[in-house]
Amino acid sequence: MKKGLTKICHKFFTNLSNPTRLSTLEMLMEKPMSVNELAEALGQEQSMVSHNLKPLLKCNFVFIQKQGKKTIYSANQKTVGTLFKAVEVHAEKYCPTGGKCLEETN
Amino acid sequence: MKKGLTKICHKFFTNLSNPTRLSTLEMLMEKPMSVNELAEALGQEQSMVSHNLKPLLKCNFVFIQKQGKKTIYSANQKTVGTLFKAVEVHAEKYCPTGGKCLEETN
DNA sequence: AGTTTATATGAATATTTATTCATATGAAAT
DNA sequence: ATTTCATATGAATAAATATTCATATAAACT
Repeated sequence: MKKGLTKICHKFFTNLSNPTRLSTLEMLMEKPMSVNELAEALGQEQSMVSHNLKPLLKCNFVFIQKQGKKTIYSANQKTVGTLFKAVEVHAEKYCPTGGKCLEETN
Repeated sequence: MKKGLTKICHKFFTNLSNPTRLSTLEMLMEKPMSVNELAEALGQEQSMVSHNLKPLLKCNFVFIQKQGKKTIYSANQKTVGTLFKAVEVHAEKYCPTGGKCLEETN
């Protein structure tokens, strides 16, 4: 690993270690959406979605595009796709129980 | 993304969203090490290293192998390598300042 | 069996991160 | 220029995670 990347990795993964942000990315991988559309689709408050979009945007996991008064967010397909795929591959081999191994106890 | 993977992703990335664990993985990508060797290399207390190795082991980011009274930890080269590479590729394009964009302010 | 060495664990505290609610900003429509 | 709609922000509180220190376990050596 290239030196100095640890710090970036940390921000990077911290960014992804949140259910709201993960669901947001999952949604945006399907199609671009406005903040309110996301809030509705996720069943979350608009302010919470906004708060969570901010770090995703900062790390370029998502992009924005203004459309009148709306702000349309879209996913960075390449990066997010690669990461989700990596998890999928790992999970297939190491989490055959679908994550039961990760349960609270033990 | 396959459904049900969100939960796994969460555990997965949460696991990686910690500087001690990232440094640990970085070390172990170089070569297998015992807990005390890691503790020394990282300049951290043994108990802290142990605490942090636990979740890494649980998610199979690292493997163990007993050698007498030592426990040798090694990295899951494939998974960890893929992930670090993904960050590297993303960072090269989107973090040309080496992460300055991720600084506290703004 | 008792001692040493290596690692793991528990529980308390400290730190970080998320969530909520109230409100600000700012663009478009009237 | 005022109102409405869409989003962002700040600050307080709540919740999750990390860190430390003391101690337990357990294998190997005497």
